[in-house]
Amino acid sequence: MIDEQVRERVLNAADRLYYGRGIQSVGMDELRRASGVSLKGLYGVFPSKAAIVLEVLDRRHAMWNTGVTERVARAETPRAKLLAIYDYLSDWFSDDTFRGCGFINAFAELGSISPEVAERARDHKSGFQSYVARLVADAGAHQDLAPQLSILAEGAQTTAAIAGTPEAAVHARRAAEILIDAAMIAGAASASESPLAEA
Amino acid sequence: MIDEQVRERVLNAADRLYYGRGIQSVGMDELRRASGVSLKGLYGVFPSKAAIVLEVLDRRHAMWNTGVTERVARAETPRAKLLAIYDYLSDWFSDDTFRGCGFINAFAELGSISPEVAERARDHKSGFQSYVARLVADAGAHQDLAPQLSILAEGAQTTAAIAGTPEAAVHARRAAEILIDAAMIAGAASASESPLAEA
DNA sequence: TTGCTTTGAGAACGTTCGTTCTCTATAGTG
DNA sequence: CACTATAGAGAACGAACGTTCTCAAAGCAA
Repeated sequence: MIDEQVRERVLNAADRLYYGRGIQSVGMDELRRASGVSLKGLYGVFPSKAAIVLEVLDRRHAMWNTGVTERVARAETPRAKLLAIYDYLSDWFSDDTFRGCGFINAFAELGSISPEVAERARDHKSGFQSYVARLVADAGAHQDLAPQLSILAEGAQTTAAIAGTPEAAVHARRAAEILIDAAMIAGAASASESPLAEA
Repeated sequence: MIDEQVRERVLNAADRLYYGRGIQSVGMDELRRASGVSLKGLYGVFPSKAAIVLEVLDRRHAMWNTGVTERVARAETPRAKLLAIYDYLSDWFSDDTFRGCGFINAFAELGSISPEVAERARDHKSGFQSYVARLVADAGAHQDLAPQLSILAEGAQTTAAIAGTPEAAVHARRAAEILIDAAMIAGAASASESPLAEA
């Protein structure tokens, strides 16, 4: 079997198992069974379980990015683009394999004993926050809106994960609408005020 | 040593270690060292590590409840009581032992393999949501506000934990102010409308 | 003192983990 | 056909885990 195929199979199985049951709860033997790749083949392509974990996180990061940006791209107005984030979350929460944000989970499990995992989680979250900040800037809203919307998305994920129900996404969306409207007014006000103040 | 003292020592050490480094990462031998209670004494008072974990979670739940209700009680207006939640979070995030919500962490680590841990996390979160809903009702605001404020608090916790900085609390607070103001108007409107509709 | 009970330190047990090694079967090459 | 290289299955290894056991020390009653 080609190395690329092996990598794909292993990472797919690892993502499913680690996300579904936790990283420390899934041993290499189970990963072997689930991926159909022998232990030897497995260690021929990855140097260690830790390396697999990091690659799984990197793939998840890329998946999340493409998923959310595609959904946002389908919306037309800047306001709709911001709200599209919560529609994406809503769909995700309704998937019956949903078990919260993989990065929050990995951070909770390993963040304090694996600097690499902690770094992946930080990068993932700060990347999302920057993305939201860009959308907020495009909408011409006050920049305070960006962390507020990020926090709402974050909270919706853990709330939905622990409750086991998807309705947190619609609550977050409704809150986002209110915050966006408030920040559009504030953003428009400060955008028209500050040039005048300088003039 | 009296059993009650042993319990106290063990649970204090266990809470600190499990919260700081994760549950699965802390073995019974380390708990023995940190608590100063021998393995025999430890197993004389607790039947298993799993039982210690559950008691730690129960204590943390009680601590959180008293902490937040005390802080809320010190605020005077219904609106200030709602915002006091985020002041409490702000102080907590600034504590340098802060490492996110212990229930989210425990859920991420063990939720899918320990139904008892999952149940504790669910109960903890739904208890908080009910509490917020009561405060919202006292404020006469629209009930949609309750899940919105809960989600903000939730998101602030994970955001602060992963970023390692406390400013998520003030962002959440500012968002909460906006949502509260919007829901007070809506709540007042529906409170004055629905009796009229029925009359 | 003597004898009995309790205690703590840590060895021991059985299991599981991540990782490596062995052995066998197979496939490809001459 | 023989020979070699490869790859899979699973045993083996050393470490760590949760839990129990051993044994010696210490306290206490008589």
